Amino acid sequence: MSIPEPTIKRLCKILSTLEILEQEGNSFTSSSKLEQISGFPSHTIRKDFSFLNNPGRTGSGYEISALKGAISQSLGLVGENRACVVGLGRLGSSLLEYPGFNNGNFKIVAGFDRSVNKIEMMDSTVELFPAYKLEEIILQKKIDIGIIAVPADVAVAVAQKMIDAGVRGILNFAPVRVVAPEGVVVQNVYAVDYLRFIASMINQR
Amino acid sequence: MSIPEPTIKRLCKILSTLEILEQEGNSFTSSSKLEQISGFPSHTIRKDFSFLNNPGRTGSGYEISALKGAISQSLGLVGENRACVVGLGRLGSSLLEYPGFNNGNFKIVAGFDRSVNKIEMMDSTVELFPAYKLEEIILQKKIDIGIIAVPADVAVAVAQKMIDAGVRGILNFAPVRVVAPEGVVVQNVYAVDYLRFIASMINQR
DNA sequence: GTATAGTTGTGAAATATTTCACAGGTGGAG
DNA sequence: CTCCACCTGTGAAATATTTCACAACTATAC
Repeated sequence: MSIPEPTIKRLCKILSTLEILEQEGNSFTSSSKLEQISGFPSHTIRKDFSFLNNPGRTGSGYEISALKGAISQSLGLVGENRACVVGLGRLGSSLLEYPGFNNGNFKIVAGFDRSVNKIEMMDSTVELFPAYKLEEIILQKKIDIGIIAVPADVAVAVAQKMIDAGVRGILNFAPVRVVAPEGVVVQNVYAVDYLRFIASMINQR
Repeated sequence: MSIPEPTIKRLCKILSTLEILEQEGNSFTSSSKLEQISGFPSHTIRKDFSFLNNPGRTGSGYEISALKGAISQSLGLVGENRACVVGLGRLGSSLLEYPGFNNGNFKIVAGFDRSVNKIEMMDSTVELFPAYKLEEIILQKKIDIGIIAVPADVAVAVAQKMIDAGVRGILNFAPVRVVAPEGVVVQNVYAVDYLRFIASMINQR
């Protein structure tokens, strides 16, 4: 039985929440506590967890580390997903060193920028390359996921190169809608969309 | 009749798409063209538009500027929504000058940072303030929406100050889940969540 | 004028998702 | 042991959303 998409999205967010809870020193939690923190109703959370392999204990709640494992496993978040960041401006360079990626089974294995000068000047733990090597390095390093942080006018071209080189997912921060063929998963994260959603919820209801 | 939430989210994205189309010189479009660009099925798009005030013309499609107007109006995206950015690191400073906000009825009217030094050194068209003035300026400038771009450990405190000062919406980029009381709309944008979603779609299906 | 290819708008049907309600389990206090 | 407060898991019911199908319209070409 496949997991519904809304459930997948919630589970991804709950996973982050669990990491925070764990860092704060908790080792158990419950659907009602998760409701308080995440905002999702507790019965929805329990229903979501019913797609996992019975991770909780009736009466006493969920052991956080077991729950994390169950979610990760059901979502296929295992092994190491290799990603790269293209465009090392302010946004891109902050993504390069984003600490949260490491927990989540992701590893940034390469950064790219058009400017050779910038690459040479930047100090990073991630290996950096000039943009023209994008396809070569994606193949060589077996990169699955491309993160786009370039200006709007080149984002589509970058996406196409990523697709040609065989990435299976794209996370796009450029203010352009990237559309990909069947088999490549795209998420466009455009700040204005979120602001509009917020404003419409504020103004309408 | 209130507009379903999935429809609102799609309309927000379609609005950005329309802006791009218009910039490219188009003045008409159709649900099937929008399907190609946005990825949403054309019948879903038409159904979504049925919540608007008959914006299209049978047989010939939609006039982009009229459609934009109809969407903006139905979503309550009118007037000028005033926002501020807190935290002027790499992410925050790039948001300050994000060109897309101006189109979308948003205006960044203030930036805040803990470091007085940074504020004095930074060159920006937006007025900058030290963080301790947050509540004062939100009240004074009648700011509706707060954008959080601070490190994780102070994000919750910043959110609380925003809420106390009366913002009605929060867009949070810090890797912490901000939860707000009824009446305040929050969107948490956490890159790892999107990567996880992408990875689970890749690995599972 | 006629044919053609394209288009919208929308009820109704089909699906998907959320909510409800509750049986049954747990752990601690007295 | 008994009570109580709290918990999970889940089938069934209630809602919400998407998809379908098609009548009706438009523009263009010939």
